[in-house]
Order: sequence, then C-alpha cells, then structure tokens
Amino acid sequence: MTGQHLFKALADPTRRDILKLLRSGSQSAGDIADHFTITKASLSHHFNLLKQAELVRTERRGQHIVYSLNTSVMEDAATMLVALLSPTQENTLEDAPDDI
Amino acid sequence: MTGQHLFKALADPTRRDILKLLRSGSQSAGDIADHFTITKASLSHHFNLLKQAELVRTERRGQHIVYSLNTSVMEDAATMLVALLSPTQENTLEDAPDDI
DNA sequence: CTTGTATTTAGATATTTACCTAAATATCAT
DNA sequence: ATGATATTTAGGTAAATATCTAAATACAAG
Repeated sequence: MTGQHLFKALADPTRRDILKLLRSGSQSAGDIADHFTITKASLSHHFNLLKQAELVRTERRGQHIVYSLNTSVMEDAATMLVALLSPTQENTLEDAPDDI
Repeated sequence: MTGQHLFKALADPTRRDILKLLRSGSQSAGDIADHFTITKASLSHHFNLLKQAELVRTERRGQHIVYSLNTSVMEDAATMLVALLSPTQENTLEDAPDDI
C-alpha cells in the first residue's frame, strides 16, 4: 500500500464527510446523496475514489448499492501516518550540524 | 489543526517523501533539494504547504533554513484518522467533529 | 558595500480534479 | 416487454495544483 490513494481520498472534504456519515452505519448511494447538494453523478465519482483507497466497500441490495466503511483499513492508515511522521531516535533539530 | 490542510499536505507524493527524509533528522532546504529532481522553487511551494499543515517547522541558521518534523502533530493526526474511520453506534453527522 | 550562496516569491503554463448535464446500465414492479 | 427508480459512465468546463524560469530577498564574507 503506497498511501497515494489513501491520502488523496482523504484530501477532499466531501469524501471525508461521506466517511463521517458512514460511521453511523451503512447507507445506499441515494441516502448518502440526500446529505449533499452536489449531484449524484459527482458523488459517484467520490465513491470511486473511496473504493480505490479501500476506505469503503459496496454491496448491491436490489436496486440499491449500499456503502459501508472498510474498518480494517483504518489501522493500516493510522499506522502509515505514524510511520510517516515518527522520527528515528537520533537526530532531532537540536542535533543538527551547527554550521553557521 | 484543520484536517483540510493536513490531508491535503499528505496527498502529494513529493511532500510525503520530504517527511520521510526528515524522519532521519532535520535538514536545510538545499539539502532536501538534493534528493529531488524538481526545482528548489517547486520544493519551496511544498514546504509552504507542509508548514501550513504544521507538519514541519523551520528555523533559520545563518544562510540556511532548517526544516524539521513537527512531531507533536503526529498524535493529533493519527487520532483524527481513527476518529474519521471508527464506526459508532449512535453518532450522526451532526455529532461528528467538524474539523476533521 | 559588493559579491556569492541559500531560499523564497512572482508570473506563466500544463496537468489534475471537482463539478455539471445527458445518456447508459441495472434492477424492480406491473 | 414497459415504465419507474437507482446508480454509474461519458463528455465537457472551470478551478485548483504542480511545475518551471526569472526576479527578489536574506544572510555571510570579503
């Protein structure tokens, strides 16, 4: 996992709002759309990016397609973030060469 | 901490590479630039976005400007990510933190 | 105070992205 | 099969972003 898809998916406020919505339970694309002012076509585009990042899963139920959080990716994401930002023990700013 | 700036900053591969570099210690803008093929001007733009997200700090040392990770933001970021993706039983969109 | 080095800012361009409308696909109900 | 509903795909546009070159700023050393 490169993080490319993940962080890109998280970079958009609409997509983060979709994720927030889904925290309270799975919803169909149409139900999700009721919470937004943009068109369903635009939302579908966002759904695609969220799926690409594996942040959500889909399941068809008759006419509806139900979106739900893929919670298993959450730990990976948090781990990735920590890994990205955790400094190694040596070398902090204070240790930087004082080459003034 | 806005989340908007954070995830946007993390969405770009060059900026993530800058952060990875800084994990092993603070470096000046020029030293960082040696690891990339893009111009220093372009990198400066990326530095600005990383600063805006409070992912890095700067300190002037003579002619150099030394960049270092802002590690204090790391826990906030991880917490934010977990909050965004953790399902809840009763939360609605209104209950969700706005600033994620 | 002038010259050299380090970094940023300004202005321009190419690519990417978010959004829209319209059309296509999939399922359900009659 | 026909019509209605739900969702996605296609095609196009406007805004945002990454990048470049050139110019400006900040500091150090002579």
